[in-house]
Amino acid sequence: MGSYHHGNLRDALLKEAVELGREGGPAAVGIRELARRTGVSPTAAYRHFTDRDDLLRAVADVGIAELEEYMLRTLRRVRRTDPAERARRRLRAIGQAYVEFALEAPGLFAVAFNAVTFADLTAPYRNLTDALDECVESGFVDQDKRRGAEPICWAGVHGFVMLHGTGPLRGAPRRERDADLARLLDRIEDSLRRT
Amino acid sequence: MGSYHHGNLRDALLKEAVELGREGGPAAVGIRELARRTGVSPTAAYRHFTDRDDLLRAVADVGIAELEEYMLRTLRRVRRTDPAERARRRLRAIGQAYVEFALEAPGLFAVAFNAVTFADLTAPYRNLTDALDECVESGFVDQDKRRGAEPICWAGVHGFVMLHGTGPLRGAPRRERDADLARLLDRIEDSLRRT
DNA sequence: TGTACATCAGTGAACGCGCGTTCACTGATGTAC
DNA sequence: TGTACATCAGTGAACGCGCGTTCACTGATGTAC
Repeated sequence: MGSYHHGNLRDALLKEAVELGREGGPAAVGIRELARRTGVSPTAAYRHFTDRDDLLRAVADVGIAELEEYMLRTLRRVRRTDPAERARRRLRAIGQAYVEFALEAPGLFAVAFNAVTFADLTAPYRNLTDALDECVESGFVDQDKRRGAEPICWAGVHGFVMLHGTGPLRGAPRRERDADLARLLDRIEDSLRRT
Repeated sequence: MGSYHHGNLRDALLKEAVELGREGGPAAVGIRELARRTGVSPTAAYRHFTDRDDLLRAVADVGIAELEEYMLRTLRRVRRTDPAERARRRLRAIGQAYVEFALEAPGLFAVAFNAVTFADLTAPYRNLTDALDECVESGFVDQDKRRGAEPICWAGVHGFVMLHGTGPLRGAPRRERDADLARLLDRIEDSLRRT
């Protein structure tokens, strides 16, 4: 019998906590507000999470999983063409997915990014590494420029997210933002391209 | 007589608030803690700042001014050579300065970045624009790639700061971080370079 | 099948904390005549 | 030069708020015999 009082309270709490994070970022994820929303006493939450930090970590894990899922979905949409072109498109898809996810779910993204260590990002990071490898193998990307390329690509898209998400470029119209992103991805490709 | 009780309390408060921001970012900048540190009642602060937000804005302004100052100092160190090389070095200096400042004073940088709108960044942004123009004029940067180059450069260095500052790459040894930054600036140059 | 008991997931009240902000006030300074 | 008065920059107490966390408890469920 998996059910008692609320049924799976842990699941209900986590789901609601993710919603809180989505709405207001890390600061909005609190035990008391969570309990209120779930219709349960604050103490009840302590049966399922050791403290607020534990809760934040759990929300962050959900965020990372969702990002990974979104990346894979985007990656799957890349059509088969010649290897170099396919590699290029896959690299681009990853950047695009990262930015789109972060801008669609800024709060959740912020929770994930704040709570996280490098080790927690193995899955999404792996996508990037694989894509870059594919770019080299197919001859699209220069061997020499491959070294240390991950943090560079990452920095580019992450910075974009910061500037356009809650940062100083947050006011920019959607059209401009999209054009900006397209140019950013163009330049990233240029920077790695074999000449 | 510029002095009364504490002398220029506003200056003393602002100075201390900047210190608070430096130590703990936006969350650490609070009226009560500020008053405590300055040795004055919380109410006194309200004679000089309308509310906490006003205080944060003032701290942010100091942060921006310091960043600008640091950029100009770095820019001044660029030696005279042929125009294209000089332009390249100046562009690079700006990126380097941005990152160094942000990593040396992460709290203050965070306050500035959070409180700020695009209009407040006119001065530092102008440095970037000028440097890019110089790069085009001297033939180092491609005309076509000049369009929309500012947000791209900015995104790159800003993302770098986020990843290495409080983000998932925060643990990286200094050496690696420096090498990463050098590579990032290399790739930014490559991405804009006339081919 | 029935019963005693352990366990487990909740409740409700209370703790202490620090925060931003407001209030009525005081006492030093500057100013008009 | 002296004096009445306005102003100005402080004080200290209090407000209400929401937070994380702990405590002793209760009542439903699962389990051993």
